[in-house]
Amino acid sequence: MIEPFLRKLRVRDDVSSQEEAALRAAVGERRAVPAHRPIIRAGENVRESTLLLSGWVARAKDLENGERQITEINVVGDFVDLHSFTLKTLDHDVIALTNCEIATVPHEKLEDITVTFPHLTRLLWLATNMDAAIHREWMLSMGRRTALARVAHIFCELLIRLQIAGVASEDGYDFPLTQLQLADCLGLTSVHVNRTLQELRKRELIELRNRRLRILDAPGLQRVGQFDPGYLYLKKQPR
Amino acid sequence: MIEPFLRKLRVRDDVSSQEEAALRAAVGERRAVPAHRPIIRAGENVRESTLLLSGWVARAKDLENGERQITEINVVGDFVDLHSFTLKTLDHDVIALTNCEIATVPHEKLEDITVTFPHLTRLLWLATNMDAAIHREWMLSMGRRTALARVAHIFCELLIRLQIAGVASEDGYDFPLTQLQLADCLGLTSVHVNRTLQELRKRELIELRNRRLRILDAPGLQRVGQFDPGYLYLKKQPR
DNA sequence: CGCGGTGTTGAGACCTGTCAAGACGTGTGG
DNA sequence: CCACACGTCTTGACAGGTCTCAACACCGCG
Repeated sequence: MIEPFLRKLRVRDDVSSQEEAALRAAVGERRAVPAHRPIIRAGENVRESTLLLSGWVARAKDLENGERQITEINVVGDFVDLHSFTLKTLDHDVIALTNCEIATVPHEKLEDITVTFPHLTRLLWLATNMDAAIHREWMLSMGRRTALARVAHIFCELLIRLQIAGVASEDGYDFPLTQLQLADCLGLTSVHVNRTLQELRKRELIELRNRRLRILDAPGLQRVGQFDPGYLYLKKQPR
Repeated sequence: MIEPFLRKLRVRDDVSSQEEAALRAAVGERRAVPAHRPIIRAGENVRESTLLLSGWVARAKDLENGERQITEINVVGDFVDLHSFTLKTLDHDVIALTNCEIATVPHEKLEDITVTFPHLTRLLWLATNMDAAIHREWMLSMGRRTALARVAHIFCELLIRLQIAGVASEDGYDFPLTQLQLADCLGLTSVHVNRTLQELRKRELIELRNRRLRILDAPGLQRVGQFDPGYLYLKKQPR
């Protein structure tokens, strides 16, 4: 059940068998969540962290006028709210974008880990810091990249993250987001995302239909998206 | 020396005297850094984390074409790179915006803390998670707020953060950033920031001259900036 | 078969960017 | 003390990327 999460950690550092066992022991039962259901609401008390076992989840912030910004996409193997362990309450909603399966870890168990497993604690800390690194890269996109580059960039990011999770092929992956959801990730409107996708298709960089993305020209897409994977921290080293 | 950082923690949770002593013991000597000097370069190996004792610092990401996005402003009492403890290398530069004083904490000492002081570890983890919360709010600004709201919002945020650090008065603070630096925080151009500042002045919300910001109408500024301090986690509770 | 959500297209508006020039202020050197 | 240089702030005219509004097409599903 926690294999995708372990794989994600093990790209960045070794995880001992004791640590692996401690993680396994901390995780609760598998549970289904239907699409569009909020998993966590901004401001509510959170007493457990949620690991995503399948499906796609978003961290969304809403403005009073109804505008929405998605601040991160989570996929299989991501904790959707590991940061709630220290924050105790979230500044954003966590929403299932598709049907999902999740499992939760009570915060007391995480607290036990911080007492007994300092290195594992650092790996969990690392996971939240990697989220922040993704936040920063998205800020760069929204502040300084054109619409075309933003869309190209997020497709490149997700290819790598989904490959690590083990649910992407060499050249593509299932991409279940609507154009409106994608627009909410990128700080654009769905109309403009639509036109931007057409431009990427016209340039023969991608193919996207029936919720399946195929990347036809990965180097080209990376160039257009000014994509450099450094911020994903793909190097294994002691943490 | 670490008082502003302690004050920041103690807004969110209690810090025991042993924990305080452990922190004090971990911090090295005070050192000066001149304005515009990079403190850390993206990609380089980092073996210590830097605590800001005075001055203003930015986390900046650059694009090849020279465009720059500042992803966070750090002020007195902030660690400018506590996340480097687990990341080991940064995805952004850390730049002194003004003359600064800093002190560093070797990563080995932080590692010792994770072994011996689980609760203090969680507080340090919390500090990095609060950075991420600020990242998310800035994303919301860049993705969904107008230029006017963005400028108003950042002024509101900094008022609270500087008050906690103990370097702001009731209604204002020294604001040393140039309009270009501010533009790089907000994903705007300096020309547009200039016009936006004029609009805020015309509406009698702020006064800004000689690097001093006075907030003339805090409720009005918060309204324009759609500012809600929830994301700053100002509530004290066990972490 | 009709419905609701999603994707597509067009025309026009608007916010923000670009380019360029000049004003202002402060520090430096003659 | 003046002259000058440099960074910053300000202003204007214009360009352009993205948004808004609206209509229509498409499609899976009940």
